[in-house]
Amino acid sequence: MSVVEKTETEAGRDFIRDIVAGDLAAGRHKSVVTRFPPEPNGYLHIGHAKSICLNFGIAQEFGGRCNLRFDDTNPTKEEQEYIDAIQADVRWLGFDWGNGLYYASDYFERLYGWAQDLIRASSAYVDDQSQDEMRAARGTLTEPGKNSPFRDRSIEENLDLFGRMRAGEFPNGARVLRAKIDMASGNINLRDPVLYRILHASHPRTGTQWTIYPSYDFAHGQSDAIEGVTHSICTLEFEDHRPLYDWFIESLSVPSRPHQYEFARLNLTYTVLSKRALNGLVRGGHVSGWDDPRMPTLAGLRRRGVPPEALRDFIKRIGVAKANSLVDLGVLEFSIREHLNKTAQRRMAVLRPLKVVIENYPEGKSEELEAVNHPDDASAGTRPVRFAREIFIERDDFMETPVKKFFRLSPGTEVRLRYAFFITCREVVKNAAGEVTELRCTYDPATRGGNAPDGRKVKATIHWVSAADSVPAEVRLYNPLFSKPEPDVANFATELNPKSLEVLADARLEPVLAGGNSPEPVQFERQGYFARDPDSKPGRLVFNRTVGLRDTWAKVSASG
RNA sequence: UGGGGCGUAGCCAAGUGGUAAGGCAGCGGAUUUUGAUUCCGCCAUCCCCUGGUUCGAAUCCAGGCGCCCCAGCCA
Repeated sequence: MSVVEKTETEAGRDFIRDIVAGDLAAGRHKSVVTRFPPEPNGYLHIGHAKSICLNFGIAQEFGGRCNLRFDDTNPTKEEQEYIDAIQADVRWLGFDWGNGLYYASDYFERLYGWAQDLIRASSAYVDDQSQDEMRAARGTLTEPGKNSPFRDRSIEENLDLFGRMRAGEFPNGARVLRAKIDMASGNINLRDPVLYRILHASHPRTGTQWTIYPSYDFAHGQSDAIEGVTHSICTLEFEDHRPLYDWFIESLSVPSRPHQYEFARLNLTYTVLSKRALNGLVRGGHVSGWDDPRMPTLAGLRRRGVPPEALRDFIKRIGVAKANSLVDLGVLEFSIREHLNKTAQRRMAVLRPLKVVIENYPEGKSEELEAVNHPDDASAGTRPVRFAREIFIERDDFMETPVKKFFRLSPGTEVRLRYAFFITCREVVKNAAGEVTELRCTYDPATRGGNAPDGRKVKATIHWVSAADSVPAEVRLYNPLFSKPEPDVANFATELNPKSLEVLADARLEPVLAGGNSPEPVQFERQGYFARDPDSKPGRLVFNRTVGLRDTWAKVSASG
C-alpha cells in the first residue's frame, strides 16, 4: 500500500500537493478546484508564473479545474488593458481555464447581501470615523485598539446607512462598513476590518453601477466559496488573513467550504518583482514598456524570446515551500538554455564585424557550402551558406597580440571557418587611428568543409558570414536591469544597471535569417539564443539576445 | 514587550526517530568543426545554537538566537 502511494510521484512534490493528495485520498473532496486570482492593476510577472503553475498545475495533475478570477475590487487601480494582457499571458504560459473565467465583480450583489446578513447578525456596523481616527483607534502592534463610538449602532440604522452608502449619498471616505470582531486581537486583521468603502469611481466591468466596493478580505474567500474552490492558494503575507478568511466563511451561509494555504513568493537575484516597482519602471520611462525585454514580466520575457516551456521548467525546479527565498537568476538562465539548446536551429551571425579578405581566393568567385541546422538533430536538415573572397568574422575572434590560452585568430595562426575552410592570418590592416580595420588571410582549398586531408588540426573554429551576401541587422544584448543582486525596492531607480541594454547596430546575418521562414527561436552559433523583435521592419531586422551561451572562455580570460 | 511564519551546502530544496535525495552554481577530467552541447567524477561526519529524551535525533521535548510578514477605506 505504502508502495503504491510512493509511486504517485507527482502527488507529493511539495507540501501543498501533499495536502491536496491527502484531502482527495480521505474523500474530503471528490475533485480539486483551484483558482489564479490576479488583480488587474498591472502586468503579470515571473512571480505570478509560480502561482499560475502551482494552481493550474495542481488542477491538471489531480484531474480538477482551475479558474481564472480577476480580483477586481478596487476600480481606482484596475484597467481593462490589464485584464486583456493577463489573459493573453496566462494562455501564452500554456494554461487554459476553460469556461472558468470569473470576476469578483460578478459577485458584488451577493457580497452585498452577505454584508447585510452580517449587519443583521450584529456582526458588522457602519463606522463614521475618519481614516485618521480609525488609524489612531486601531492601536499598535503591542497595544490593543479602541472600539469605535459607532460600534453599537442598531441593526436598523446600520442597514439604512449601508443602503445609503450604496445609493451614493455619501462622498468617498465618509463611512465604511466594518466587521465587528475584536479590537484587542493580537492579529490586527481582526480589529474590526473594513468590509466596504465608498469609491465613486468607474469600474472596468460594472461602470458606475456601484459606489461602494468590497475589500479584498470580504471578497476573496466568499468568491472562492461561490466557485467551489477547494484549495485557495496564496502567498505568505496572507497567512495573517486566514483567521479572517475563515471567520467570513463560518459566519456566512456560503455554498462551499474552501481552505486557504500559503506558500513563499518568488524572489530573483538582480530583479525586482513588486508591482509598484515595475509600474515605476514603466511610468518613469526607465524601460520601453511592460514588455521591455529586460522586464521580468511575462510580456517582457516573451519578447525577449524566453519559451514558456523554459519558464515552466524553471518553476518546477525552484519548488514550493514556506521559507522566504531568493533564487539565483542563473537557474532561470539554465532552464532557458536547456530548452533552447534542444529546440533552436543554428545559424551564423557576426555581431561586431571585422572584414577579412582571402587573398588567394579568386575575385568574383563564390561557392556554396553545407551547414547543419542542429548538431544533435539530423532531422533539422542542412542549409547552404555562401562563401566568397570577402567575409566578416567576429572582432573578438581576432587578437593582434594574443593573451595566453587565446587560440583563435592572430597574425600567423590558422583557424577553421565553420563549415568552410582553414584560413591563416597574413596581414593586419589598420586605419590612421591604429584600429584594426581589415585582415588579409589565405585559405587552404584542400580544407573545404572544414577538414584537412593531411590531418592537421586547428585549435579553434570560428563563425563568419559572406560580406556580399549577409544582411545587416540590429542586435540588442541584455544584461540584468539592476546592478545589485538584491536591489532595494524602495529606491529601485537608483540601482538600475546602466549597461542593461547594449545595441549593436551593424551586425551581419546569414541571409536566410531575413526570410519569411527563418527559424524561431534561433541560436547564433557561439553566441547565444536570439529572437526577432517586433520592432523589425522590412529591411531593418532587429534581434534580441534571449540568453548567451555558457561562456567558459570568459572565465578563463578573466582569471588571467 | 503583540500576533503569524520560517531557519538543511554559495543559491533553491527533499527528508516527518534508523544514521543527510535532487537541481543550480563551483571544481576536476573525457569527447567536440559552437571555448556550446554531451559525458564522467568531486562538492554537508552534518541539518541556527544549547541542553534533554532515546540503543539511535535534521526529525521528539525545553530554552535561546536569527530572519520575514502584519498597525491601507491596497491586494
